[in-house]
Amino acid sequence: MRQSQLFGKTIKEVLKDETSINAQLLLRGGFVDKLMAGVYTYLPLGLRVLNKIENIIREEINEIGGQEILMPALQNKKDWKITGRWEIDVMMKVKTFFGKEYGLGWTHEEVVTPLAKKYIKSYKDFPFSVYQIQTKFRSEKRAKSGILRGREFSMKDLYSFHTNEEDLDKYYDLAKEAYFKIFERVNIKNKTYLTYASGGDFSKYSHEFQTLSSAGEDTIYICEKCNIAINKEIVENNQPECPQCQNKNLKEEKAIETGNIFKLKTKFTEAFDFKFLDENGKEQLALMGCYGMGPSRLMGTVVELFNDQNGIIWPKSIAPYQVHLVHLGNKEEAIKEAEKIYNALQKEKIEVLYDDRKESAGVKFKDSDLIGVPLRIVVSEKTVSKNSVEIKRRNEEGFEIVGIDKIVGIINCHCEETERA
RNA sequence: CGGGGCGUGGCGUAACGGCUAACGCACUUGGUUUGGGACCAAGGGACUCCGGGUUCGAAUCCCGGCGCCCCGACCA
Repeated sequence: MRQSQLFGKTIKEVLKDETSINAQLLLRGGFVDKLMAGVYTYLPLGLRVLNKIENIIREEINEIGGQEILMPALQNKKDWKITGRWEIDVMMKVKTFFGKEYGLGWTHEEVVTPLAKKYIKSYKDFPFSVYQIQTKFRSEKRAKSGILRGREFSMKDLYSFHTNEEDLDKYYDLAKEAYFKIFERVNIKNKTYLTYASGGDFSKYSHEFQTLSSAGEDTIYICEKCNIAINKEIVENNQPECPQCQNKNLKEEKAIETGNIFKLKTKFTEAFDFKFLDENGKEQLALMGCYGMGPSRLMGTVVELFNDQNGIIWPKSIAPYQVHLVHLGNKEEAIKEAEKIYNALQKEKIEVLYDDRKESAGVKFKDSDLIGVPLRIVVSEKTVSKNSVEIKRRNEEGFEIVGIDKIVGIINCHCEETERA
């Protein structure tokens, strides 16, 4: 992609109204645009990141047998009345000119449960799980922290269905593992803790995945022995205690909830009377689990975690581009060489953002740091005279001078590291 | 939803109740530059958030609304 053609612009000034790091850097870098509080447009750069995160999630959820579907965002009042959740305040409601009311989905149990009931009649069809990556709407009383808590946001929700509790438990653990694989791939695993949280009214605990960050809204207590945490919301009489080993010496931290998993059991299958016939021809209620994760929140979390004074430092796995090719100066020779390299990289299917703008070196470097692509290749009169380029990693100081013929090899090597990571 | 702060070109700001609302960045044109947010020159771009009021006169004062940010409450 030629940067001269890229839709979106970087902003030099610090934005007065945004205090959160992710909002500041994503807006300034031209990744997102704010339409109103908690509602964002994803510009080309930001959408590339979001898509990459979503694809990582897809791959890992597919791996545990989840089948991707897409349910409507616009939902009928009837089903929400059945579960008694029509009146919950996070529900956004829309009304037509003729007075008919609809809900905008903030979760999809009210759609997926009747859907499953319609197609599944026999124990032979179990277990199964379906998921979607879709836009959710929540009437947050206060949207905040950039894309970390929006009123409209991207969400992956997976729902699993089972004939018995053991099977649900097994899948629940599988989902847990899949979640950690996802965190590993977006580079936040070492800061993410499985956290015991409120189970609502139908089970003792649920589990959240909490990623340490001062931008987080949750307070958790970490047990370093068990490598798990407990959410402050379920701490009784001010005395946090590890739910696994009863250790009372826990570390208090702020964290962002980057995922949650719930054993819904029969809460919704009962409401919608979703029964199947077992081996003995007897009707039984199906059991359910649900597993949520917000790609857009994940994106915000990564920005909160990986940045410096100059901008974002994207992990390779979700960077909008792998290479930022920058040419400096206005000498014909350097431009020609940069164009040649750009074409070569494209031929190799390397994701490259090419800063072909007629801007000063300072502007280009500043923008490059702000956007935060992992590898920067500088082509200038200076490098061309030595038949080389300068390669700098965004997450390291210093750079290396590399012969032009070696570029593709180095980048391919760099990209492979991503796949291993 | 309670408390606080703030609304002036795209962004950041300025302007005593008083001339045609000023400046920097960004943008357009021409020229000079080109290794860390260059320079010169000439331009375009604003119903000062909206509505009402006070006043000879309102960006400025008053009332109401809306919006944005922060704190809190809330958060399947």
